[in-house]
Amino acid sequence: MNTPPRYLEVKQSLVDLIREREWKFGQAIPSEPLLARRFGVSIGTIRHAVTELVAENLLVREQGRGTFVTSHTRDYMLDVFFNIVNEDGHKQLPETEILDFMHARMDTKTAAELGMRTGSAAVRVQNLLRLGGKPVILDELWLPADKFKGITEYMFAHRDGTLFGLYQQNFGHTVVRCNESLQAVVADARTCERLQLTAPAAVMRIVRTAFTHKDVAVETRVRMVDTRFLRYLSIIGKRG
Amino acid sequence: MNTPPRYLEVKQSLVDLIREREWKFGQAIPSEPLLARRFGVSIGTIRHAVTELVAENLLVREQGRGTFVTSHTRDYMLDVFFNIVNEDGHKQLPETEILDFMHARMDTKTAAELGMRTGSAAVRVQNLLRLGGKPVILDELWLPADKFKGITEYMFAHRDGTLFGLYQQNFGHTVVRCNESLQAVVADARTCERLQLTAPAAVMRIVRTAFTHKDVAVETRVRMVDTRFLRYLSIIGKRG
DNA sequence: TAGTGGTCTAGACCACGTG
DNA sequence: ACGTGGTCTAGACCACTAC
Repeated sequence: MNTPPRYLEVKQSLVDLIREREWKFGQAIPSEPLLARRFGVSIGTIRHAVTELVAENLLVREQGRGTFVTSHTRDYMLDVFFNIVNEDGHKQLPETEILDFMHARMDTKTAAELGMRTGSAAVRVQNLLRLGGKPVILDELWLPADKFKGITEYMFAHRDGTLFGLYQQNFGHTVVRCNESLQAVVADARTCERLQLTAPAAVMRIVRTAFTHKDVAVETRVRMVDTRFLRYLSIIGKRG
Repeated sequence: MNTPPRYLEVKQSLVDLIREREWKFGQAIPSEPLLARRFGVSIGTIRHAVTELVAENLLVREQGRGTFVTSHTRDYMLDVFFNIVNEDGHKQLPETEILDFMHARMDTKTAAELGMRTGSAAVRVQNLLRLGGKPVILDELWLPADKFKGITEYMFAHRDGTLFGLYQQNFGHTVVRCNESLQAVVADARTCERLQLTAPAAVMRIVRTAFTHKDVAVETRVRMVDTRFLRYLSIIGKRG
């Protein structure tokens, strides 16, 4: 017999309870001694499980207050998934303008990114992001329709937090990981127009797919970034 | 009084012992019970400190064998700091050709990256990296001369492992973190020539600085990547 | 003051790798 | 068989937050 360690069983149970919404986003989970009694393990085992879930962005600890289910609408995570900075290395959050919102069928590449079949029903959204009034990023988002039933342009335009906050609060999808694939390309005519570039111009093309805790893809986007005055920042190593 | 936790003191002591080469790269450090006795703490405290050093890439645990000081020349870390993949998402390590090796003075930007003064003595190396025989990456490296006394082109050309392995074995600098700043640019004439591109071509320009554990910069490089058939891969979140 | 997470102990037993 | 790291216990005390 090869039984998994107790702390992994506890961890899975905690994930299930969060997914089944026994504890809601932004709420505190029970204290560590209570959880220890509930699962019949020692506090150390609870701490081991919780520590891993904190590292996986599903829980947040706050000393003296408690441990909370990650909420994308609160300050946590607000810019964790945004790696674009200005030339000084400072992060600024852009303003979003919706250019287009439509129902569509996935092309082959989009479907592959989302782990679905070509032609699956989807929602496609085009956004223009500005920093200091100047357009710098052109986004094309694809959402699988079956995971976002009832989504409307109004919800997109009138959300009060991040897009990931919208996904979490209205559809129960908590994004904990993004894969980004970057490339430098010569901007096409439409991109030049939208980002006010004069051809020939080089732009960064980012294909980015967002995953929930169970590695289910819930969004993919193709992002064109004018990097004349912006940089994509990546830090490798030293997680402590 | 605000004394730091014991495990942080232990961690700092371990770092010092590694830096002073009491334990050499690739060697095993003493077992956890031995360390516990040596520092007068319990095993749990040792484990806490070691766990953080593993996360910071300074130590590597191997169940049943021991805990080892990270070595850049062994398989560990071989590709941890290399984020470039082909279109399928598979990582291939390129072959390096040295184009130029010279002593030079740092320009302002290079000096700033390395935390030194403009005009400081440095070594500048230009490399061409090939995948499957085709030139795809053009590198310009800058090393601060005071941290690499006695470095020669021969050492560069005849090393048997990675560059970071060379830095570690010959100069005692263990790289544990890299900051990378990415930008899409139109390739200049020289880059087009070296990478066999026809203008106008877009390339990825990566400014990357490598740091040791104490946040001391030991290398910075400007890297031009032909991303027609390559991608820069970045994964955000989910460290567990 | 009461409750939370953060640190720490002094062991025990298990799973794995090596001789 | 032996030594290693991996898991786990059943508490204790400290630091921080809120009331």
